[in-house]
Amino acid sequence: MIASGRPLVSPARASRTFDEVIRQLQDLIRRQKVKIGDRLPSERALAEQFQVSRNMVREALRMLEITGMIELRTGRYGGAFVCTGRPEIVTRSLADMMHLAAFSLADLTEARLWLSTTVVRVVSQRATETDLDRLGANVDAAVAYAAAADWPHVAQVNMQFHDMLAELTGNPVLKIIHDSVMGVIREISLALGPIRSDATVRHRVKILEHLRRRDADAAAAEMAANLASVHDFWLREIGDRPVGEITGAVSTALRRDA
Amino acid sequence: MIASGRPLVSPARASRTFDEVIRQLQDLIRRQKVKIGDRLPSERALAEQFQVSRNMVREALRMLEITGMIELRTGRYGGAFVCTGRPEIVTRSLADMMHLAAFSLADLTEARLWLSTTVVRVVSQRATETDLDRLGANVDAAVAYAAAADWPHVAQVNMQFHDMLAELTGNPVLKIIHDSVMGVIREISLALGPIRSDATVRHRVKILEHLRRRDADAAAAEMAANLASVHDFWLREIGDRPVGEITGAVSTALRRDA
DNA sequence: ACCCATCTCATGGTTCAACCATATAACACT
DNA sequence: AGTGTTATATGGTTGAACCATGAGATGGGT
Repeated sequence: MIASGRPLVSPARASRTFDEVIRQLQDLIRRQKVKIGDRLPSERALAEQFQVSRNMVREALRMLEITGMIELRTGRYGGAFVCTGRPEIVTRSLADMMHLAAFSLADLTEARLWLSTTVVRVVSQRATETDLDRLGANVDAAVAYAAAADWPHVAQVNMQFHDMLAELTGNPVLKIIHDSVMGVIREISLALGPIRSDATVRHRVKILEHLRRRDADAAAAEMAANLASVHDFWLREIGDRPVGEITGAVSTALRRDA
Repeated sequence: MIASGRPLVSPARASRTFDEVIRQLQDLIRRQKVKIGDRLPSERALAEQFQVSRNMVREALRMLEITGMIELRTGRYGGAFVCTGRPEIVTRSLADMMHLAAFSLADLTEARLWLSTTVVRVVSQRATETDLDRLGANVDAAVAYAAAADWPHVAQVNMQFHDMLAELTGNPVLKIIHDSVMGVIREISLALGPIRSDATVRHRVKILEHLRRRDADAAAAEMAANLASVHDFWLREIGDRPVGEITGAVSTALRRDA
């Protein structure tokens, strides 16, 4: 079947059999010939259709599973089901790259700052009063937890604040990007433990006030100030320890819990 | 909002044999027991050490390869080499997720506009004169191609302009995100064919002028105006058809040509 | 000494034919 | 109506075999 060459655009190594299987299956999903929730043919059926061994089909399916395009279920009536993309896949890739020293914590938090200021600017234009009330409930919870010095809950609610904000932009692409980056931020936050201070909460209150006044510049500035202080705190905590050590530790811890 | 407990990470299924192999190999790399450039033991040796079949080792190695942690080389003295993180892994994950998510062209170009304005603002602060000269060379090329009505080359050079700009931010995370979104944009652009107009080129010239004056606001505004006009053009071409339909078509077309 | 062709062989790539573990629809039983 | 059992197609796993590759070793020619 793949006897002749398929030059295409910079195939890198299209030489392997299962790369071709991967490509065709990806194409099926991308072109929505199979929709989200649909089941692909069984491994044995695919092997026959592609005229390759079942092992090659398995390696291809494994790749699609790892990249989050399909989910594999065992048992009769199991199989490979197309599923909606999972942001933690991208998060994982980003975290892996930090382990491999492709970029630093400073790079990450800087990008996060730009993303969050963009998000807050958009939200200041688009949020309805109802949306702002829901944000207000979140901030109130943060204030209450901070008053009780319950820092783990403060950290948790703060994460939700950012998630809600990204959701309120109404733009799914920005949401995906934001979730991916925040996933890595969350790992670091978990590894270092909650910040025992209500500084972020006080910033939150002001951000919400700016949002209610639809003052995008002020809200963005407040967000930037908040994130800068968090970044400084982390840098002091981490000192000279390599970032891989931090997130590697948390990965191991999370796996143990599972 | 998520009122329930901790989201944490998906436990996945640790039940499969090769998941354990993956975990141990990842740990080796994360803990830097094997360093970048080192070679892992051969598939056969790993199979013996882990007491599993070679197929399971292969699926584990495949996973590590896909996530960009190792590179596989054939031939004697080949093997699995730990390699530095490859940004295109994250780029592909993001692009995959965008294909799976049901988002419209409007969502994509909107996110791209925010991203590009951020990029151009950062570059206006950080670019050296040498950097700007290199950008100038790119713009000059675009002007020349436009004068010759060579629209395919104009489109190609324009893509390079955005890539260079993202590179000049000096932030690898932003570069990765930018590349991911532009990858999808590029697919759409290829599917619809080049825009036969020098409007974009004229915007380019002005953006460069603003950059040389270090006028971030003006450069961002010019960029926004440019992208808005491109977006309008595409909307007339494709209406509200889902993005997956467009990009799927171009994949197929490229394959036929090969 | 140098160059180039040839050989070597451990490595990843691929196939095949089994068997195991699992989940669920359908059925049998209470 | 509810409960337990079974049949069976699915993914998970094994082991042995063979093919294709490519960096080093070899050796002959200049």
